[in-house]
Amino acid sequence: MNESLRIIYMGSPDFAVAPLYALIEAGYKPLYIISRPDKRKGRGAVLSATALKAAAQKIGLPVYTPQNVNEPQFIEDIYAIRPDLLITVAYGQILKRELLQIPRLGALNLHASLLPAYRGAAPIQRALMQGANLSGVTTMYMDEGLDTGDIILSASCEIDATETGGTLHDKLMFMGADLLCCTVGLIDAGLAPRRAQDDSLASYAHSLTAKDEIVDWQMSALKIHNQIRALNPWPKAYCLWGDKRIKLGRSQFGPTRFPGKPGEVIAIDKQGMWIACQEGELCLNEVQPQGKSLMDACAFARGYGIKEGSVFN
RNA sequence: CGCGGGGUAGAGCAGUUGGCAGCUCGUCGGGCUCAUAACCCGGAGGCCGUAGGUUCAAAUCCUACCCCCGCAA
Repeated sequence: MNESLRIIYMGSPDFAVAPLYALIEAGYKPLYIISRPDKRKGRGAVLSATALKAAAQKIGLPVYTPQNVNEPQFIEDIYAIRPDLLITVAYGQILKRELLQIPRLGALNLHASLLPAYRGAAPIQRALMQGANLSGVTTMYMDEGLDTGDIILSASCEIDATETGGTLHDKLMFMGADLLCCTVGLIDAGLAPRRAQDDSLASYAHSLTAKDEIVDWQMSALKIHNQIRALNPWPKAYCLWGDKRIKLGRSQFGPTRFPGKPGEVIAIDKQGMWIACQEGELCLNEVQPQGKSLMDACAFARGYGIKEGSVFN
């Protein structure tokens, strides 16, 4: 409706791209995009832009990539734009109060969880790792805390047993895109609700660390399965075969049928390799040895001479 | 010029003192069986990533290039 809303959109990864497109389609085209600076990434350490920056440049939107958005100079620049609305979607830096107070209609954030649960950096993966069966997206007015602001709207979705970090990411990204459009529409119309978060129900989804990727066979098969699917397709959980890192793709789990020490291969069939865990059995369907592409676990077993009785460290 | 692994049959791998291209699985045909993803017999399937070089002879040695992937950031 009102196409004259002056919007600044901030974000960085993939997750921020679909909501941007949706906003534009809904008639809320941002004036400026702000994203994190280019970083050296990947093989050969090539300098590369964030997904949002790349997408924005493609459609001709001006992009700024300040090292630190909270620099006084940058805050002045934002102020000069006189934005009505400031929107962040996985931007990756906490905004200071002075910045949040600039936009006339407020500063909002789209978050990939049902707040106040899973505040923080890795809500999607943490929810899956913990075996949650409900997730969702939330829009909120930002305050100085980490995802602690007043909630505007939220939408939930169920998580089934086959959900992975990748599928949930995509699902929430599109749900988030819709939710963000609704939210902006309501704000534009002056009808946006506002509800404080109940801090007693809050939980935090800390960023993933290298430690989160290592599989510990001393855990239950269910826990390991949740870890594997949460980190699939990225960064992927892994275990060690000798001194080689084996990334784990798809997996399934079941009750104990054969006895075995944790980490021991107890059966190999068409589905893959069944491995004994502290509790239950985990079946690896797809694995990726370091330096190789993703392959069926039975192919891996065949080519690497893995038999029943072989043990993963 | 960040570090490193790899490209051999449909899949996964072996194969460097250069000398007929192999294994497991799959696939196709046949057999056994009440039956089977089991077992037995037989077959098909390869430009050994590409181009050039050395050699009587190259998957193997030399040079350049293409492609895939792991780490680190």
